[in-house]
Amino acid sequence: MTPSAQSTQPRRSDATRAAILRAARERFAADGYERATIRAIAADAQIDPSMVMRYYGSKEGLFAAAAEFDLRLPDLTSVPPARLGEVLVRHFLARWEGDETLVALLRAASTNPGAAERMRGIFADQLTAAVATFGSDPTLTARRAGLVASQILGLAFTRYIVRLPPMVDTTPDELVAWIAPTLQRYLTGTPPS
Amino acid sequence: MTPSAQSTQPRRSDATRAAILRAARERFAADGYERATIRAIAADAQIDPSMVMRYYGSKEGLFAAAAEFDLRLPDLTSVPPARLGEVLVRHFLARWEGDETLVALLRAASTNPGAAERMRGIFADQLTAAVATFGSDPTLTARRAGLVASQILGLAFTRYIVRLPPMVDTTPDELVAWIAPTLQRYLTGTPPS
DNA sequence: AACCGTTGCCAACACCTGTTGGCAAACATG
DNA sequence: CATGTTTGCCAACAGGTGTTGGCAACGGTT
Repeated sequence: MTPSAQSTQPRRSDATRAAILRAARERFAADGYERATIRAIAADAQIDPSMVMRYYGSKEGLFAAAAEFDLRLPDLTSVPPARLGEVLVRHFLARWEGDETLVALLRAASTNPGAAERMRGIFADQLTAAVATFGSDPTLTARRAGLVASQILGLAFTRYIVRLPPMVDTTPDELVAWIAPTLQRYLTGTPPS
Repeated sequence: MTPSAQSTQPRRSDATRAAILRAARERFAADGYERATIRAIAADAQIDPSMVMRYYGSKEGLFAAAAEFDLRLPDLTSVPPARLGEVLVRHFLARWEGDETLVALLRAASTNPGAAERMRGIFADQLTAAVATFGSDPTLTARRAGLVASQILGLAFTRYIVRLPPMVDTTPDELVAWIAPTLQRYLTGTPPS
């Protein structure tokens, strides 16, 4: 190991690591877990397949590194309660349009148990935590978060994966206008009897 | 070919064909398109893998036969307009709980272009047609159908694929109570400005 | 200079994939 | 009985998969 600083010293291979990660995200997003081969990812990164193994241990390890995802949810307590739905839809759409990590995770979660587990963790932890900032009943909170996840993931699934024409052609603003009231009710609506 | 009736004569291999189809649906639903191997399907059906090829031509042909799916949507004109959402959610939940074909299609659509195309067709044709029975503007009709599909597929995705705990634990009746108003608004609500 | 850890590539392993052709038994028909 | 078709299995092919070990070139340190 380098004698001076241990962690702050940038390694020469960091560029390679980053190139692999970028290619991996692209391939996982485009093809899903099983069809995205290590050889193809390595070719995209212009590197030997064995390097992927050395730096990430295995295909699962590579995916784990490539599919790290933070929803980056804003602090919901500083949002006017009546606009929660609108803020959330807009945030998610913006968060996804420029980052293919979520698409990769979504595609992989359909067939790869580990990816599904990770997706469960993301929405159970991050989204439930954000929803829990208001409301006290944990069961109801979890249910609200689940319902929000169902509409949000359904939006992503139909727009980015299946590419249903009406969901692809509609502008983000129009989608927000339609879907915001749904999330608003899931978040703050009174539970049905 | 048999000299007598051409199509009505039941062939001796029909049982085998059906066994293959049943095993294929199970495997495709459980593992997705790429991880469901012909060898595994044949083993489940207790026959030789080559038989699958003879009867269905290829893996894609087998999937095409196994993933034939009819939403069986009821005639929406005979439903009280105010209860459209409730009827639809209840119908979809009931339609899926006992038939794994939709789950197979859902899993496969994430990674297989052909499956995605089929899913597009199902929701574009069957659902849009049902929605089109009321309302005349074709663009608006398509958009309403797309929005309904996004919530419906999001429900299926979170409940049957990712298995988000709150979406799995909630009873169908409670899900209907929460989600019906959403579909109701997507179907009959006035479009946002 | 000599030394040693790092970075990279090549070749290969063991395994699994969809798919094919041939051959034997079962069956139906003349 | 003889004939042709159907049903089934076995063995194999050609290609792709994740993964591994060894070996050459580079880089900084002493």
